[in-house]
Amino acid sequence: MIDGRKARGEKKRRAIVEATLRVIERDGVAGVTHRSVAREAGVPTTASTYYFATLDDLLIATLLWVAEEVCDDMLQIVASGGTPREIARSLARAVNENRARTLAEYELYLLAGRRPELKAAAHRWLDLAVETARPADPVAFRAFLAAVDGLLIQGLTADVAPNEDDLEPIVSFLICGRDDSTPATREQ
Amino acid sequence: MIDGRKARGEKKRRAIVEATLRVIERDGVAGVTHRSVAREAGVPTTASTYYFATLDDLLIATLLWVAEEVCDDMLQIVASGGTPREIARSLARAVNENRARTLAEYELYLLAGRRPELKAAAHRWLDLAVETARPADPVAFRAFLAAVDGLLIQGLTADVAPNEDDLEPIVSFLICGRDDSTPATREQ
DNA sequence: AAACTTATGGAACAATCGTTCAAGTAGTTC
DNA sequence: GAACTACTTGAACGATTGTTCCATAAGTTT
Repeated sequence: MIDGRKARGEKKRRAIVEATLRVIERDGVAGVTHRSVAREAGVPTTASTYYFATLDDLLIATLLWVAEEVCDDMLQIVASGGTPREIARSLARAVNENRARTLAEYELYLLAGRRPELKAAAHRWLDLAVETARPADPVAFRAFLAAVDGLLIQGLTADVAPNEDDLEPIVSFLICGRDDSTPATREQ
Repeated sequence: MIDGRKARGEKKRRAIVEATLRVIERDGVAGVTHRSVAREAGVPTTASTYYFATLDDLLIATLLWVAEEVCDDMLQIVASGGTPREIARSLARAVNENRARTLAEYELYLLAGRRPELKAAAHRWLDLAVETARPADPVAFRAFLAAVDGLLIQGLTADVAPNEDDLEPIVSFLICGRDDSTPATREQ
């Protein structure tokens, strides 16, 4: 029979990872300690050390989980049409309503820069995007994917975060080629 | 007369900031402590606390300094022609020879996401780029600038970092429009 | 040379950290 | 129910941390 203890253990492990993400959203990766995470999860400190032998293991597990979620989100955007407007809306949400979450994602993203074993997970969404979109022009698509990262990171550090309307023309340009936005005003 | 003490003080202050950047390159922002920085700079710990009342001040000073350097580098690339090939070469250098430095820059970059007072410095290179390039198509230029950030961050976390030849077609597409690379093979 | 400002650096503080340990509970297998 | 395994948790360890303090040195001004 299935060991009910292990099942509950997995649940707790997952709860600790989710608490870690909340801590990163609030205080950044720098704020992650066994104690702060355990407090956030409402478990004793030793619960964190039991499931994650080292602090690094905890951060790694969090990155792996977040990377999966990013992939899911990405696929959902593609599934919902993938029009420039849809994409611009998602990006705008990422740097406004979901700002803290996106910031956390990028802090974890950079972690992969220093741990080779995390690179595959961090880049999974890129591979998945290529697989799913099957772009006619791979070069243009790579440029688009790069711009997505850039728009997000620049949006996070902007004085005022861009909204859907700010982003739409740029996304549109990247997908449809030449800038055909603002059709109301004529070239002067 | 000029106070020679203050002059030497400024020099030491600068040396500590430079040491901080080296620590970040080696161990990440997480590795920055008054002690580690002082050790790197070859000064007593209290020298770091004397010039920077708090650790945060030290990181802020480091970001401000790095941001200036990024602007200088960017202007130099523009000045050296700003052709797709030149730009691709600079990007390739950033994720290969200068990998550690670029990683450090992005860790500091993200810091601005949590400190509003740093946003202006972090975005200065963007404003400067627009000022300098005076692009005919601002939307396309914004897309290009976003892609630069994305290419770098993706290059830093890639399994094997892209080289000049990998990046050139993408940069070319972003600047010249439609993909006109690989002219040797015909569309099948 | 006296009065001042600035820089220097060793010692020490309380706080927090990662991690270990050991004793205990509860669920599973036989 | 005995043996085994998985989880739980408080207490504690040594190490490191940011920061303060203070006595001193060195440079500047008057």
